[in-house]
Parts: sequence; structure tokens; C-alpha cells
Amino acid sequence: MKKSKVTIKEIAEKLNVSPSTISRALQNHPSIGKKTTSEVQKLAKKMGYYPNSLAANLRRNKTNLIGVIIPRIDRHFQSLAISGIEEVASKAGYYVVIFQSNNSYEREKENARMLMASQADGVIACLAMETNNYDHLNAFKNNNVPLVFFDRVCYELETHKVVIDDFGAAVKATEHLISIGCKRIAHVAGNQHMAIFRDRLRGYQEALRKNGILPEDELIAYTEDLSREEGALAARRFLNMQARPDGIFCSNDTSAISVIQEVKRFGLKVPDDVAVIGFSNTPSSLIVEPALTTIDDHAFEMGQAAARMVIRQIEDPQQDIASETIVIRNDLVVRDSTLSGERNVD
Amino acid sequence: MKKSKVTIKEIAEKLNVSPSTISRALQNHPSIGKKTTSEVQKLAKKMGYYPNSLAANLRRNKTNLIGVIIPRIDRHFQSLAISGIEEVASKAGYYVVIFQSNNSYEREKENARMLMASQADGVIACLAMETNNYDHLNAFKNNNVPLVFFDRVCYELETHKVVIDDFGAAVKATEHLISIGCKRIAHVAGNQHMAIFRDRLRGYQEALRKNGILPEDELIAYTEDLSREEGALAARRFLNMQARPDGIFCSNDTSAISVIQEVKRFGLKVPDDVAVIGFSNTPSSLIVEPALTTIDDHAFEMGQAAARMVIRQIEDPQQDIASETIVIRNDLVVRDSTLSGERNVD
DNA sequence: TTGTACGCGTTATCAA
DNA sequence: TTGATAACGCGTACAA
Repeated sequence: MKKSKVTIKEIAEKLNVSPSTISRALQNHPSIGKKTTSEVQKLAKKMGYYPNSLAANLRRNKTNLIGVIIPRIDRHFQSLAISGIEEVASKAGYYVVIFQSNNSYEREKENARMLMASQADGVIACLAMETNNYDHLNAFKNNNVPLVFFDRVCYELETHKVVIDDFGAAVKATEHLISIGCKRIAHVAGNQHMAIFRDRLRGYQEALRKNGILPEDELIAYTEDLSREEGALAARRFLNMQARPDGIFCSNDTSAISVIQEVKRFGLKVPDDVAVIGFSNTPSSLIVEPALTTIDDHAFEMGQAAARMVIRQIEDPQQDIASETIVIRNDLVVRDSTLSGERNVD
Repeated sequence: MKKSKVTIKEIAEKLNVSPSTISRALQNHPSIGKKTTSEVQKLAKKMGYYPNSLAANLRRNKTNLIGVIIPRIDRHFQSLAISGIEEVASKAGYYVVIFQSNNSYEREKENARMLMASQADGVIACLAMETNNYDHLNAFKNNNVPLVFFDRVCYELETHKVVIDDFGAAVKATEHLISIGCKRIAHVAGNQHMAIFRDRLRGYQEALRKNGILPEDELIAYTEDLSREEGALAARRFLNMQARPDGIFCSNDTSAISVIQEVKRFGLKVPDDVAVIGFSNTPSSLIVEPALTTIDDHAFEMGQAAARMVIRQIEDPQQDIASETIVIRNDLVVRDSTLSGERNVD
């Protein structure tokens, strides 16, 4: 049992050479003799030496760390995106450190501070729901730490971004409902604080207009965070209306699944009486009955793209284009919640 | 736009005081005058100063980092556990760094190396499926870095552990099936590499024996990783048997849900013809129809307990009990997949 | 109340 | 092929 950790110095003493020789030998520096090198490496292993990356990073002024600020890793979309980030990062020799904001602005600020202090080489962020002040993120720009947003981006800040076309996806989803014969289409909307949910709402409205349907305010349910409960609440309100909607587009899968369950509990059929469509293609969308039609937003690819972007900036900072936006494709995945020969079309 | 990051020295020069004064003022050291302190802090803010924690940690020989080695964060159980870890850690002033092994032994080894290099103050680990050599984890013990296992632990190593009573939970689950009248109970087993899945299998067998039922080998389906596909495969085999099982206990929810879907596809009813029970209480268990009876393994609490344990060891190393194991409670959550007045009992 | 001086573990530069 | 020395940014014992 060692008391304190083994350092380069101790190895040097045992071998009667200088610490620099050890340092070089451990990195297979060509200027060190083959024999010395292998001796050093053997002894280092035997002594249980581990490099102290604090010291090395301090000296080198590079940490190979990419910080990720994200609301919550236990959301499917976000953990998938992180997997994408990690895949690209680790292949390029970077480590990924995750900071959860829990959708709290204060924690996000704290996370940003910690990231600055930890000397991360680059940062990838998906903003917290609460966030509408962006000063805490300026520190990165001011210190030339590359910053890439994804999904929940901030248009007020001039940085690189990775997004999907939420507006277009919402248009696609809504027009799908129209195409299967829905006449009266409702929308369960997310927090209007966030651009992605505003865009989805706008897309929904635009699709209606384009198809000669007048958007009605009472057909929109504004929710705080698209939870199961809010989905059920919205569904009940819609179902009890005189003129009941025959199609519901929800801004996420959680609320959509809740809506399906509520429709069934109400004694109506999905999709025959009410067709339902969600957003994100989470695993649960395959389990609910009927299986949920939804938008696949390719979270993994968003993560990959964000990581590639931030690494490119780290590795050649000259190429500093002011602000570039990558739009990841999205697909409508049609399943039984909108698919049926028996839809009650009038 | 600053070229390089602001340091204590630069602040010192601007204020014509020594760097140590700045250092102390920034930490609200009592020996520094009120006026100086506030001046320093104001200027630091204005100059956009961020402490360099590499340097500070190197000096202090403490990082306040807790490293977590975990197979995959996009598994519900694991991301919940991490949330538990984070909650406790951040309250105690520690940061959590996550290293995914992707269930690969090689990556886990690499993760351990990185964690040693990053000078983490403590480590929490949930082992990869592949892992059956534990040398890479000895480094922590040898360097007095506290190590706590949770869930997928390693009995060969003398460390602190947080687990649930997998054996007891499996007994409970199986006896529940017996109690509702199941006579012929099958089991979808996880990878027998891992103790938790061995224990669940043993618990299943023990419950049968205790109740005078002879465990049959053909009623056990051994799977690689309890995936949807493997669950479906197992279900088909069981359903096509001459003497069809009337109850199936699955070692996770994913396979259980898949079994339910397969039973229905086969034209039989859950639970009337076949009752199904899962393990872990994932969100999807509420969405499948009928809703899945399952074991709640309290992942969040496991994470909390592991974090408390590792922090205690970090903060008073004298109390170094060789090896302590915390067993977190687990609950049987009874839902419709085993609940029905109409079960076909003979 | 503040400054001086040193060291944390490593690496880069320069000289030998 | 190797060694001496300085430096990375910060914290702290000691001195003033």
C-alpha cells in the first residue's frame, strides 16, 4: 500500500537518471535510447506509476477535455446525443465531461463557471429551459474556448449550432395528419420559452393555413414541460370539446403517449377517432398501443456533428467562421397511431 | 477579446499588490482588508478572471472530483443512479465525471487509467458486462483512492458495495407468480457472467423448490443481454412448447415487455393465459399493455448511497473499514400483467 | 495586513 | 542520448 502516488521524480531516483529522461521515455520520445526507454517503462509499471494529468495539462496548457452542458442525462434524446458526442470525441482523443443543469439557470451558470475553471478545450451546450440570459456563456467566447450549441440553441449568441428544422418537421407532421383525413387538428405545445417549441407550434399553424384550415387558439394546449400529466390534462380538455379534434400533434413523445392512453380511456379509438403524432422517436413510442407515429430527430447524429464542430474549432482556431449552423435531417416515422384503413373519415 | 486567460498575476500587477494578496482576497481570507478584498474581487470580475483549477488542484492535492465508471448512461437504471450520485455529490461540493465503458472491458480499463490520471478523489463503479479481471481496479486501492461498487459489483475485490438483494427479489417475484396460481413458470435469464443475473436465476429456482415445484432447465432461456429480440425469441420458444408456461419471470423490463407483446401476437392473453413479470421498473413498464408487474430496484437511492459512501471515505480515511456492503430495499410493484380476476386457473 | 519564496508534477528549451 | 533549468498558475508557511 503506497502512501502517496508515485511520481516521475521517484522513478528517476531509483534509476539514477533525471526526471526529464523519465518523462521522455514514458512518451516514447525518439531521442531516448531503446534500452533506457524500456527500463523506465518497466519500472514505472512495477511501481504503479500513473501520470498526473493535472500537472501535465497545466504545463501543456491543453486538457483534451470537452465539457457538455445539458439539462438531464436521463432523457432519451439527451443521452443519445451524448453518446454521439462521446463516439466522435473519444476517437479524436478527447474526454467528455458532463454537467447537468437540471433545467435550472443557476446550475447552468455554475456549470459554466466550473467548465471555465477546469480549462476545458471546448464546450457543447444544450440550454436549460429556464435560461434566457446568456452572459454566463460569453466567458467562453471571451477566452477563445470554442462553444457549440445543439438542439436548444440561443439565437442571440453568435456561435456554431447544430439543430434540426423544427418548423419543417412540425409542418410535415401536421400535413401527415391532414393527408390521412384529419379535419380538426389540435396541438400540445411545449414551453414557449424555447425556440424549438415555438418553431413546432409555428410549423403546426403554418401547415394548417397552407391547407386552408384556420388555426384556432382553443386547439392549442400550452404546457410547462410536456409531462405525462400535462398531456393527459390537455387530452381531456380536447376530448370534452363540442367539436372534438380528430388529430393531435404533440411536441414530444411523452405527452403523445399520455394522450393516446387518455383517448382510449375515454372510449375512443386511435387512430380511427383521433390520430396522434409525437416528436423524438423515443423507445416508448414503439411500446404504446397503437405504436406512435413520430418525428425521428436523430439525436445521435446531432451529438456527432456538434463534437466534430467543436473539435475542428479546437484544432484550427484560425478557421474561425463567426457562426455556422448545421441542420440535421429529420424523418417522419409512420406507425399505427396514424395508420388505419378504418379511419372514420366523413 | 482576450488572447490568453487572465491570471492572478495580471490582477496583481494592475493593483500593485502581490499575487498572494489576490489569491487570498479571492478566497475571502480574513487576513485581507475589507477594502482590498472587494477591490480585488471587483477587478477580477471586470477582467473576466476564472480560477485555473488545474493549478489549484495540483497545489492542494485535491480535485473534488468523483469519477463514475458505468456501462451506458442511456440505460434508465444507470442514468437514474447517476442522478442519485450527483445529487449527493454536488451538495457536498464534489463534481461528478462520467466514464462510459459501453460494457467493454478494454474501455473500462482505459477509463480506470484516465481516472487515476485525473486525480479523482474517489471512484464509483458499475462493472461492464465483459469484465472478469479486476486488476485495473486495484490501482485505486493501491493509491488510497476510495472505490465503491454498485449494482454490478465484484465480490473478488474487497471494497465497499451498494447492491440490492437480487436473490430475494427474484424469490419474491417468482412467489408472486405462484401466489396468483401459476403452475409452470419460466425464466428469461440475463448474462450469467454477472452476479446479479446469476442471483436472480437462483432466486427463481429457489422459490420454485420452496413451493414444491421442480425447476426445469427447458423453462430457462439464457440470453446475452436481455434485449427485445432475445426476449421475443425466448417467448416464442416457450409459447410453442407442448406444456406451455403460464407465468414468465424476466430479468429485466425490456425483455419482459417484449415477451408480453409476443404473447399477444401469439393470440394469448396477459395475464389470463400467461402472467409476466419484469425487473427494474423502467418508464416503459407503465406504457405497455397490460402494464408490467416488476421489481423496483431504487436506482436513485443506490446512487445516493454509493455517493455518500465514497465521500465518507474521502473525508475520513481513518475509518477505513475493509469492506462494507449496503443493501438497498426493493419492492414488488404489482400491475395488470399479473393481476386479473379472470386468470385461467385450473 | 501584506509580501517573499517555494513547491505541487510535468514538460519544453537549451546546453552538454 | 541525456541533464539542468525554468515555467505552467496557484496556495501557503513564514517573514515583515
